[in-house]
Amino acid sequence: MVTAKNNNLSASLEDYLEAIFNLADKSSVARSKDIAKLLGVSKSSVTGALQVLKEKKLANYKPYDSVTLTKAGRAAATEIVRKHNILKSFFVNVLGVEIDIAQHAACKAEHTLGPEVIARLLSFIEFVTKNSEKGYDLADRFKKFYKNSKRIGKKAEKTWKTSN
Amino acid sequence: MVTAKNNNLSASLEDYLEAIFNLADKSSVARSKDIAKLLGVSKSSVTGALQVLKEKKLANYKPYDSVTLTKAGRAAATEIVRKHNILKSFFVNVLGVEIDIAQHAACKAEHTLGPEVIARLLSFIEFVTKNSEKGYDLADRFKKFYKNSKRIGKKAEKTWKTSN
DNA sequence: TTGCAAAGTTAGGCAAGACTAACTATATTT
DNA sequence: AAATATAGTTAGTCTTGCCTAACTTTGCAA
Repeated sequence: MVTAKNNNLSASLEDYLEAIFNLADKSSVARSKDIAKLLGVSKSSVTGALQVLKEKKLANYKPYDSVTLTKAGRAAATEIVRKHNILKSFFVNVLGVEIDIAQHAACKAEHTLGPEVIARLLSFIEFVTKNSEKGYDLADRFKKFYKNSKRIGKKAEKTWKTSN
Repeated sequence: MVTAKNNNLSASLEDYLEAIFNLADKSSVARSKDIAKLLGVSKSSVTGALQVLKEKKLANYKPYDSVTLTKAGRAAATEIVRKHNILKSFFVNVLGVEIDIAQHAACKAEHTLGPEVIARLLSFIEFVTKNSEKGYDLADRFKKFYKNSKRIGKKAEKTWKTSN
């Protein structure tokens, strides 16, 4: 290997990429200000990130101009968004987590899970969906189980006389 | 609130805490060298982390002495390990991920998932286990489903004439 | 068309977390 | 007990990622 191609994006850069992708999707352009707002970050941080993304050939960035993704950037972003959605779907549709919490958790965790886990998670969601179509609604059954176990948990709390 | 108690540990510090906890569990003492090896980090990085953990009252650290955790440190570590194990268990026992990969993924993801997701994941594992006892082995069924979908995936690849 | 507000950039700084190299303390061996 | 090997620390540096404050550019309104 001569020019060690560095495909590894930091979690932070992945967030920027995803933000640009989503904004461009909605409003056809991604403005610096909106990226900053979406990520809860200062304008100057965005500028910095854009410069790095440009260096990595992932974004077409020119000062004072609106940003687009390169082909490579779009490919990377697509994969990030895909992971994000798989996780969110699992959290919401299988575990029954509240959507905002799921959104946030998915965004945090998407960086850390490798392809093996993601692939199986995706397959697992399919599996649950298929079973549901066949009349065995796993998600629903689990939701009932969860609620029930919470109820029992509360009962137990009373009995335990929690010692903290 | 007067003395804003800062319970928030960085991912990195959580890793150190977990490492110390596990080492102390196995060999009753946690030596700096072993922590370094376990986390793939230099000795001086360990020293630095130990100083921070001492400041945060999580570790009993004296230069040139072996480390133990304070009560608070042990409490924090226990919670980290708990999360780690829940995740690993889900990856291995439900998704059927290979154990080394699961171990690694769990360690990476444990920092990012909040209590809601963790609680539900734990419950979900219980649910799967209970159902398995009742004769509906979800994990096993999913494993078959996953293998099958991989097989179909391969078939499809041939047909698609992948255009990359 | 000038002139101001909003958007974007640059400069400079800070904190976390890691590294290497050089030093010090402890342990082991003879 | 002295020599040496191993473990641990300190000092100094680097990178990443964020910030604020001050500046520049752009675009819109009077």
